[in-house]
Amino acid sequence: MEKRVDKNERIKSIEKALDLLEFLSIKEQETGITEISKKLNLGLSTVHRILSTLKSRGYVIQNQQTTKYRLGIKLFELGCAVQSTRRLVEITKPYLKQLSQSTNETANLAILEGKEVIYLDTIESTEILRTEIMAGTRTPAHCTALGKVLLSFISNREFESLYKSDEPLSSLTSKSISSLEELKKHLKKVKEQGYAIDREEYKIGVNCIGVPIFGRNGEAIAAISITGPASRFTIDEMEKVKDILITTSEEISNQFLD
Amino acid sequence: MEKRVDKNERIKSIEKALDLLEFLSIKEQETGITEISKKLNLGLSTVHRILSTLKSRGYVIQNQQTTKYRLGIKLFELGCAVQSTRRLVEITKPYLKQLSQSTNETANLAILEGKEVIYLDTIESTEILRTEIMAGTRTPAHCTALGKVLLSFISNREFESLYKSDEPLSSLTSKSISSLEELKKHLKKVKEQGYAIDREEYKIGVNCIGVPIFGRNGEAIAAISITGPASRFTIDEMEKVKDILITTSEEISNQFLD
DNA sequence: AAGGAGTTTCCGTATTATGGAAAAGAGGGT
DNA sequence: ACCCTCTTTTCCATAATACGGAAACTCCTT
Repeated sequence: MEKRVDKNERIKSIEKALDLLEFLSIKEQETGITEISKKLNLGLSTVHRILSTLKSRGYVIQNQQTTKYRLGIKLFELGCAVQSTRRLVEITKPYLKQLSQSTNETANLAILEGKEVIYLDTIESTEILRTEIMAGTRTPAHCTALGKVLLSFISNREFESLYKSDEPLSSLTSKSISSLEELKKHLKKVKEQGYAIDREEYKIGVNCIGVPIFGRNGEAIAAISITGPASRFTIDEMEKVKDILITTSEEISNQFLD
Repeated sequence: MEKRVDKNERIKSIEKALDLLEFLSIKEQETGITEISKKLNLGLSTVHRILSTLKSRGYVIQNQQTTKYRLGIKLFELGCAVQSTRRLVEITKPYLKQLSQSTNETANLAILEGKEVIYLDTIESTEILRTEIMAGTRTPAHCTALGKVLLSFISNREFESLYKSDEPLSSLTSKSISSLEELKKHLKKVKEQGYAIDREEYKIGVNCIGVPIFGRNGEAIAAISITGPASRFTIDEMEKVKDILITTSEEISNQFLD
């Protein structure tokens, strides 16, 4: 189905440029040409030329003092322009605000990509002790409420192709689901009840409950959740919040019908 | 000073790819290869190859139904990873939240790029009638409080190089500053008082007051503002808010000293 | 002042991106 | 069901251009 793009139907210099951007994105600090050249196995002049190109367009910035490079604002702008996420965020934001306000905890919006979840938006709790997740963050799907609820609604075939049985599941905490069998059983339950709960599976001390948002043709296009410190946002609290969350998700889903 | 990157020190296929991404970003709808090919004056196969490359990396998504293209989530991710804005947003967010809460209006963070302002973050008012600006938005600097306050702190030389006297200022509303002379005079005042006010210069019915945030070496690296409907957020209200804003900005600026 | 570690520039060569055209699909209308 | 049109995809020979190596340069350190 998903036919992989033929290798020689791709432009190598563009791929190198993307490699470079992605390399800079995971680097926290500014980086010099030599280091990039070594890490990406590219010639010095090649790296220099790519960076010059990206720099002239604002995709990277060169620190005049150190001559080292980092990502530029242009990328931020482009990222904000991605329509699919924009639409989702615009529609969902008011509901997230309301959820966050009424529960006094942090509310999140995320989508599934592969075996990972990408956070699109968060409204943080105003409490001093609160959970914070940056938009754009990726986390393994199987250890978050958002991820589990999204996984539970994909087709079996899709699930199988994502999780080959030979690849072990990463365990972020001692409470993370660690076997594929366990995950499957759990997802079945999640799908039945229509929501997922994460009790310190992603991070010790953090609980979360998530529900799906459905698109026009009935498949889960995104999910919303409420996260909080396990000490305050207990299983009882999550149960209390459950119905509000489900109602909100239905209201949001209705907006995607037109 | 700013030596322009030599034209043949840039890789053309990368530039084409960037052209394409930027083209898709201003297009609201999905776009086909033929249209892109015409608009960008590139061969069909070239466009196809570039899109294949970008698609294989998640930078664009092809709608299976229509075979048309749009930007992909990967760009959103990369955009979120831009360190310079991340740092600014992380540090500023709590203050913006507080400002928004205490004034019940929308609070914004933005930076200057060229003659334009780019919004990095907003905390929206909870009022039903409120002003909303999406992060990533670009607006002409000379008609917003944020822009004016940032312009007022750049060097004269820099200002002159931005505003050639032959290019007229765009007027977004009838109240926008429309002549360079007027702008210069105004900016002088803004710099003296340390804040800028925009009374429906950007949009009729919208008022705004902004103050700068200073970096380690004393230049304005960003600005924060409070916006509201002119009917409620009157000049008197802005005056009242002024001191809180200035205090907040000083607190934020202090965080950039380390 | 000299050495070192980085960046930037230059150049000939080999790779590779290119556009044109043909092939393959995808509707739409008769 | 067929044809016709519009669009995307694939293929190919050629011209363009991205490439790496090395020299030139810059700045910092000793």
